[in-house]
Order: sequence, then C-alpha cells, then structure tokens
Amino acid sequence: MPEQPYDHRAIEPKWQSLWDGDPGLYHAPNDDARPKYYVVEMLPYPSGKLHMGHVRNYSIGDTLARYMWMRGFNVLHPMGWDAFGLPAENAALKSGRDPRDWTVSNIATMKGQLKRLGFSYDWSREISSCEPEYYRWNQWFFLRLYEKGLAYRRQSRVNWCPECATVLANEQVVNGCCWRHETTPVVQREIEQWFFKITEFADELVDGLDRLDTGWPERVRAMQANWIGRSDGAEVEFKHDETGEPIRVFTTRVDTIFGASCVILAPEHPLAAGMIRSEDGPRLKAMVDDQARKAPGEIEKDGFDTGHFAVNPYSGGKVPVWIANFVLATYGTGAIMAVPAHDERDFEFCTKYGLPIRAVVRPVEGTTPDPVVDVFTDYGVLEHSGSFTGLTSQVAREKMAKYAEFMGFGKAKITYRLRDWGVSRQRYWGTPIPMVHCVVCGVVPVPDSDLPVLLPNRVAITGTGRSPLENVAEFMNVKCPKCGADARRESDTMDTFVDSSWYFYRYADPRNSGAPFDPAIVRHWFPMNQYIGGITHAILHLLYSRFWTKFMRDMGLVDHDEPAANLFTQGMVLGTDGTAMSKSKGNVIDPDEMIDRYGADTCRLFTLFAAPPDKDMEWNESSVEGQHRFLGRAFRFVTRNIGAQREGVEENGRQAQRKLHQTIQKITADFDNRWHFNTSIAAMMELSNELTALEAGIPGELLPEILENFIKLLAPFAPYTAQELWVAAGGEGAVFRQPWPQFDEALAAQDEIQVPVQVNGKLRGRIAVSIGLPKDTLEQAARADEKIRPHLDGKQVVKVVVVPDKLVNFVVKS
RNA sequence: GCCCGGGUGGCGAAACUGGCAGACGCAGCGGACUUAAAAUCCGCUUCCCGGCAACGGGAGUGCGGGUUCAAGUCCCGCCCCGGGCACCA
Repeated sequence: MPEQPYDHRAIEPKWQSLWDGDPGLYHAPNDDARPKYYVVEMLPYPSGKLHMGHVRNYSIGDTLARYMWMRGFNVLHPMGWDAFGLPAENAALKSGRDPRDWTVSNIATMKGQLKRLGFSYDWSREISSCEPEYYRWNQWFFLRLYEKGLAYRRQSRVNWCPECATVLANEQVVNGCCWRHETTPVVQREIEQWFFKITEFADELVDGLDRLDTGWPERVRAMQANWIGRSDGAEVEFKHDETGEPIRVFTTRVDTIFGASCVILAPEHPLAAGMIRSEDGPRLKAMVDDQARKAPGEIEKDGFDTGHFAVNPYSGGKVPVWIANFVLATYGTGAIMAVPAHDERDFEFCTKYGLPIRAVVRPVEGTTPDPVVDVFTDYGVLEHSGSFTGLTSQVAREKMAKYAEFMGFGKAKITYRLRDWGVSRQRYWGTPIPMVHCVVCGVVPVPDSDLPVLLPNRVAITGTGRSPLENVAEFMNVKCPKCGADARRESDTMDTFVDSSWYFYRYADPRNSGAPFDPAIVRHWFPMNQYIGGITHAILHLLYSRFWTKFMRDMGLVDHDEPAANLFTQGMVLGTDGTAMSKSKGNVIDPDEMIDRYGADTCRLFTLFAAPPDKDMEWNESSVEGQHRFLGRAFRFVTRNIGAQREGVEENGRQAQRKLHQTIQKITADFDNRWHFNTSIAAMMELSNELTALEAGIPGELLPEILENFIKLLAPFAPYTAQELWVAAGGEGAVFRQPWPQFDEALAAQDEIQVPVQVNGKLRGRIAVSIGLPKDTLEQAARADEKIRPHLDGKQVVKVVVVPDKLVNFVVKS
C-alpha cells in the first residue's frame, strides 16, 4: 500500500460515530465472564467549556479504560454532570437566562467537546444532578438521614457581607472583609441551618484511611487525617467556687493540670456573658464580633479577668476565670485551662497578664528549665502534683483520666477538629430540602410519596442573599403533611456536594425510578476500582462521599465501607501565569484551537506525554509539534508497509520483533504499575524510530504481526489514528474489540548486550557479550578488553565485582 | 509550628529493586532534498580542558557529611520551592 499522508481532519470525524451511540464499547452488560473494572473521573461541571486541565484528566481515565477493556476486563466508564449552584446562578444573573437552560446548554457544549476528543464514555449512563429524579433521591437520602438523627437543624453563625447582602463561604472572606468589597467588614449572623452529622463517623473516617494505604495517595490520606484532627485527651470540670457551676475543659495534657494558672473561656462561651463585670460588657461584645474578622495567626492575644474563681478538681486550688479571644468556641468545650509552664501559647498569654507560672513536669534527664523563661512542652516526670508526683506524663495522663472518671468530675475524651457538615444554601439552584415548617407541629418531613420537591421554574434571581424561593408563593405555601394546617416550605436548598457524594453509585443504575439504585447492581460494580480526579477535592468531596458510603452501608444499601479502592489524583495544569487555571483569572487554555490544528489524538498524546500524570504541568505548547510529527511518522510507516512484499534480512526481522516485544512488555508494565504514560509514549516513539530504521530489511512475512501489534499498542493513546490504521490494515470493527498484545519473553530477550566495565567505580569501557555469561567468563572478557587493560597493567587488583549481565568493576591499588 | 510532596542539561523529562546519569521529546546548530519555502529525512547537542580529528582527561543530579567496589537512588545534618492544616488546648 502506498504511503498515505497523515491528515487528522480526514480521519477523526470519520470515527466519532464508532463510539458515539455505542454504549457497550467497553461495558458489555451481560458479559460476566470478564472480570469487572469500574473507572470514574470526577464530575465535570458545566460552567462553560472544557479546558486543558479537563482534557488531561479525562485523557488519563479514557486511556486507562481502553487499556483495561483490551486486557479483557468488563469496563464501566460512565459520564455525568454536576450542576454547580453558584456558577449557574451567577451566569443566570448576568444573562437573564434560567439556570436550568444555561446548565443544559453548557452540558451539550461540553459533551460535544468530549466526543470530539474521542472519549468513549458510556453515555447511556449520563446523569445530571439537576435532573428531577436526582433531586428525588437526594431528598430521599435526606429523609433517611433525618430519621436516624444524622440530619438536624440548629442556629449557626455565617459570614455575611452587608454590602452584597449575602452569605459568604469561609474562602470568600479575605482579611475579615468581603472578597468583592475589600473595605466592608464581614459580620456574623446567626441563622437556622441544616447539618449532617458527619462527626458521628469521625473515628471510622480516620481509621479507614489506614486501610486505604495501598490505593490512595499518602497526600490525600494525610490531608484528611489532618482535617478530621482527632486528638486524644481528657475532659475535666473546674467548678465555680461559689455556685458550683461546672466549667468543662478539654486538654491533651491533663498531666500538667497541677500547673494550671487560670481557666479561660471563649468569648462566645455560654457562661461568659453571665460572669463578666457589667463594665466589661462592651469589651466582650467587641471580642465576639472580632472573631469574624480574625486573620489566623495574626491576632494579638487579648483577654480579661471575670473576677470569678474556679476550683482545680485535682489540687483543690482556686484559679481565676478569664475570657480571651484566642480560645475557640467551636473546638473542644470552648474553655481551656492555661498551663504556662508547659504550653507556648498559654505562656505567652500568662506572661502578658502576669499570671503565675508553675512547673509541674520536669525532663526525665537533664536540667529543668526555668519556667519563667523557658517552656517545657515535652513529656517528662511529674512533680508538685500531689499523689501523681513521680509518674511519667504518659502514665499520668491515663491514671489521672481514670481518677477523674472515678471521682465523677471528668473522663478520657477524644476531640475532633472536624465539624458537622452544613448543607443549607440560601440559593435557588440546588435540591430543595424536603421539610415543611408548621406552626403547630414544627419541622415536619415531606412524606416519601410527595417526592421529589421540585424547584419552581423561572424564579427571579435577586442576588440579595436570601433564598429567592421565599418570594415564590406557590412553592412556599403548603399544607402541613401531619395536621393539614397552613405551613411553609423550607426554602434552603442543599449544598451541591450532596449531589457529588453519591453520583457514582447512580451511574451503575441511572434510570432506576424506584430506588437510588439497585443494591445488587451496585454490589456487582463496587467499590469502584479506580477514581480519578484533582487534588482540589482531597478533603471536601472525598470526605463527604466516604461518609455517604458508610451511612448507606449502615442502611444496608451497600456492602462495602469505602467507595473507591484506588484513588488517583492527577496533577493540575497550570495556566500561563503558573497558577491553576480558573475562569476568573482568565488564564484558561481551551483545547479547541489545538484540536483544530493538530487533531484530538495529538492533543491527548501531548497532555499525556508532557509529564507523569500525577505531576503538575506548566503550560507550554512547544512540544506539541513533536507529538504531531510522531503520529505522522507512525501513520506513514504503517500505511506504506501494509501488504508490503519484500525479502528482508533475517537479523533485521529479529531486531524488529525484539523491539516490538520489549515495547509490549514495557507499556503493559507501565499500565499495570504506575501509569507513567509519558514513558509509554516514549517507548512507542522508540519502537517507531527503530522500525523505520530497520524498515528495508524487515522480511515481508513478519510485517502483519508487527503492524497489527503496533496499532493495538497505539490504540489507548491515540484512538482515532489507531482505528484508521486498523481498518486500513484490513481489521474489522473497533480496534478496542481486539485483545491487548501479549509479549513473548523469548522474542523480547536480548541475545547480545553491552556490559559496562568500571575501574575503581569509574566507567572505562564496555564489552559486548552474549546474555547470561557466568561471572568468571565475564571477568575474563573485561580483563581482555583493550580499553581496560591499560588501567589494570602494573596495578594490583584488590577486588572484582561482577554482576552478571549488568556490570564489572575492578578495584585496583597502584 | 506540624504534616505531605518536590529540587537532575537551554526546556518538559527518563533512570521502577543502589549498577552505563540525561532515554524520549522540544528548542538550537549543521547537512540532504528543493529555483525557493513548507513538509520530510540524516547528523550533532550536560559542562570544562586537550586535540584538525577519531578520541582522551576531568567535573556533574540543591548544599555539607557518611555508608558502599559502586549513590540521583540508602543514612545523618542543612538550604530552597510547592501544597495542606494552624491560637485545635
């Protein structure tokens, strides 16, 4: 066959239909003979168009899915969409369009782009979290959580910008001010909000991380453990010296309690307001307000004495009760004991206000530091600690906690940094929370039979920060499901992280109208084998979805503890300014231009080749030419050799086969172990280069096998080009229907190798020898080499290290 | 402060279990083909010294030590960059 020019414009449109509308490309529903493999990439959100960051992410997943299929697995690889609330609503505000129309049209755009890139998702499983059916099951889950006491409503503080009249997420508060109004201080508001009790699972969420050690990156596990922040300590009561009212204090160092100088309450502590002197009222109020705009780590420690005293339960001594800005109301009990001799922060505070400093722990060895100057924070041996004196800190912590429990003033206690998950959003665009407020009955859940509660259409987005739903009478006014009286609907909608917590389960059974999914189907596919996504979701999404799985397991819906056996976090694609791509920064690179110019295959190859997939990648298009050239070379090589008849040279044929089988071996190993697609592609290039160099001498009868395997190896990386070549070479159907090539170890074996020879660890020459030579033969060959001899002549060889097939090293003395 | 990563040519990177540092590609330089350009193909390309040259010698993986016949890789002590958490009791 004469050589064909490589023209991606002629090739790629031709094969789009091959995977468009072929839901079974990977997943063969009735094929239980194959082992199963379930790969999911994290949800794209339809905030416009795909950018190169997405392309890289999906290229990794798609390449893997194709390989797994060719390896004989039954691969489920679906695609879905997240209807992010804020972007949709903001865009609607700007354009005047309904968020639903906006979202639907953006999904269509992105879907088109993904198809153009040749990503062969199982589109029949396409779901969107803005579908009514998806709302239904979100709400159904909400009700199940509510029944178990895992969904509850309470007053909660939120950040509020008076200028925009809206609730701000923590990330939107910059230096205590609104991110849009840099001079407007954010205030705190108390509003009723819904929460999920993720803290109920805190222990399991931490402990479960250990069992994910082989499948999840260390980085993600560390971040989650950090975020949950489990700390082991004790809770004890200091009683008010007159009223006997207990002040509960959490500490990890109960062994230092004999050194407590005071008890300090957070400004928001329930007892604080009642304890202060009347003239301190404004001071306390200022401190409470100030908590909002606290820039962490910057704020000056500030506090004042209430004039009240509390009793140290161990020593019986009286200590003053203070109020200070650095004590967090939301951590532990909202009150601490300050032990300045053994804690840096307490030391700073007590020194500032002249509170006494008393050392009660000394180092096991060495000199005791002067407590007025030096803080000793390590474990040691207790002193001045009553009957606990002389114990080590470790032993004392345990004994003292037990003593507290025996005496009834405290106990050992574990505290977490993790807070319950606030799921209320005062926005239009999200799943309505299925609750009704009745004056008579209070909060009443919507019965299952009335689900889904749908959003009204064409709601005016006000941008005031209050839910726009409150203005929609026909949505808000309902009858109480319990007593039938007039009632109002809950106007909060759910955080979109609720949607993403279980979407990958819905993929398995996306059209089920009687349940979120059929447990039998989920048992078949789960836990998913491979989850792929950005590090940005390391904490929130990946923690929430783990929580969801555990909750569903407790409900009996699923039979596993963790949703994903393996997690892969691909590196970010950094924009032209070296920071992560984001629309608001305007540094987004979209793939369309590159696809037009070089084609989808080049574009995919480029993102995979530039760096290993777990590494961040700074944007630099210069090497894209190289990928395009490679595809062109490979294409022309194959087309001009299809059906070629020639005599050839045996040695050339042997070499070509050897390189082919070595490449199969190398790429298979890359896929199975570490997904370094950059080295796989480099191996393909080497193979292509070598075949071209040997070309004229490759015997014609070897060509069919070589070409066929070459095409199959290329298929996961460059599907269009491979498909075109597959058919040109006489193949039928999709190249992915073909099994992945097997390597033959005998053919891959090198019969002659170059073994480096060193003298005193310095490379002095190489010898060409046949493989598998015994040590002494190898040594003789090395000694005889003319480049080595001069280095050994007249010198004493002290030692010879011979590693068969690897190296010879002579250690000499002159 | 604590916890994770990372530091290798002009650039992206490779070297997977200690065994030839720089595979593969980009950029660059030289050449072939061409009236010319594009495309394509071939050669060189870590740095320094010597040589017309083939080649020879030396240095070299953030810095300083160490282990080893042999260290980018292992150990000890630092420096720098990125990320996460952070008055968390």
